[in-house]
Amino acid sequence: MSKKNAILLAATELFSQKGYDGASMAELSRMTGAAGGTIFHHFKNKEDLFLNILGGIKETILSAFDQYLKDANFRNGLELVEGAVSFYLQLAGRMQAQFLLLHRHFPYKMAEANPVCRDYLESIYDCLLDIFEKGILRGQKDGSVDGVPARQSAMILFSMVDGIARFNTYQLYDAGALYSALMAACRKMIGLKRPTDDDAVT
Amino acid sequence: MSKKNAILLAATELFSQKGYDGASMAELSRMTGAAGGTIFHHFKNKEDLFLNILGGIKETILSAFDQYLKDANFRNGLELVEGAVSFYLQLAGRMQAQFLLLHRHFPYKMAEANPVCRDYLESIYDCLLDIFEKGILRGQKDGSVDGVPARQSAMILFSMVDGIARFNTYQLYDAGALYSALMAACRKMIGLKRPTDDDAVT
DNA sequence: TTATAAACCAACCGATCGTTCGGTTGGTTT
DNA sequence: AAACCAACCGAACGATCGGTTGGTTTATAA
Repeated sequence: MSKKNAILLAATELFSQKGYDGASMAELSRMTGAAGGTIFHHFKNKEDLFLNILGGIKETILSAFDQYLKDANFRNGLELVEGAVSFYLQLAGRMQAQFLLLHRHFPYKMAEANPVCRDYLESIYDCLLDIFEKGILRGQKDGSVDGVPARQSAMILFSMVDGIARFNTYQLYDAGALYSALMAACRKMIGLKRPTDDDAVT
Repeated sequence: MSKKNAILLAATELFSQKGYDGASMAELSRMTGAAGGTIFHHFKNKEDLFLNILGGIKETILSAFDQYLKDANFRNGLELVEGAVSFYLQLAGRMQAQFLLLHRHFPYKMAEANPVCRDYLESIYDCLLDIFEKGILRGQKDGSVDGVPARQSAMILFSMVDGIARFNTYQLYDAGALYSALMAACRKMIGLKRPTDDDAVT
């Protein structure tokens, strides 16, 4: 089990750094000390190896958000959305290789032909969009969020925070320096225009 | 000049569809009808071919925005920002292959080692961020934009619109259906909280 | 018409690609 | 102890990779 795990770990780094075509099985063999044949003993081919990695990423992200939402205690919908945005950035910083993988193009290209790959990606994005959307809907009930279109605003919010996470790993932005401005932007975007200053409402 | 242009055109499509490593010179030769040696007659190697393409993309985008800003007549800073966001999406729809290239990871990876590549990418992003920032600053003078941090808000705005353009080409979103919600989000994000309803000031 | 250079070509190079294969371990199960 | 097993190995496969070569066509200008 040790070698197989080492292969998965090294391959995650390799795929994220060099892309699918750029990652070679020979280099993976060198990195792990596993012989060429060993890799193909554990995974039937290169694509299967990648799908194993992507599936693991999906599990990790989904269960991380699950845990976060279960533990946290939000006073209203707006705080839930803010928390989700903040946690997404935090997770992207903690799982840099995995998020770099998700920010590359080849998984989405592969998803066009491979239903398993498509399912993994859709699971991730559906889950995240649902969290944002539910926060908005809850906020519209409790008075913390304005009457914006929920699903569409969730998409815009997500593309905003994911874009910043992406530019951060590309080293074009510094996400940390943008953090407070980003949270303020979220509040302005979906928050009520004239709340009771303290936005704690039933 | 005909063959060289055909090579550039086909290579743009190939690089954007398959990435740098996935695009093969043999396939490019097949696509264009040019012999293998002919491609290396016009471009000294694969990387040089890509840099020629990236340079062309930079020229096209920069001059398109130059023309747009020269022709348009904005009443205030907020309208300028809205116009720039709108035009960016429009351009991304018109130049799908080029934007797909910019949304892949390999150009940013290459930029780490190749100063020419880095210069091209920085030129594009600096130009766009400057446009957004100037619109915000102008809006803060004419009263159409709130007192948000200019450069940081420009970055957030840009990552938002670029993220949507990216998800659109990945076929996860439909940018057209998000358009009006996006423009509204922009206005809420940086616009004054309580303008004169019609925000024509000064 | 001839000289010159640019454009173009097919053939070829060594290296590397993903993958396969025959065979060797060391530990369980029969 | 015989049979079986998954884990592991390294050599070898055909295909394809980016790039080079030497020679032929084409266009230009004297």
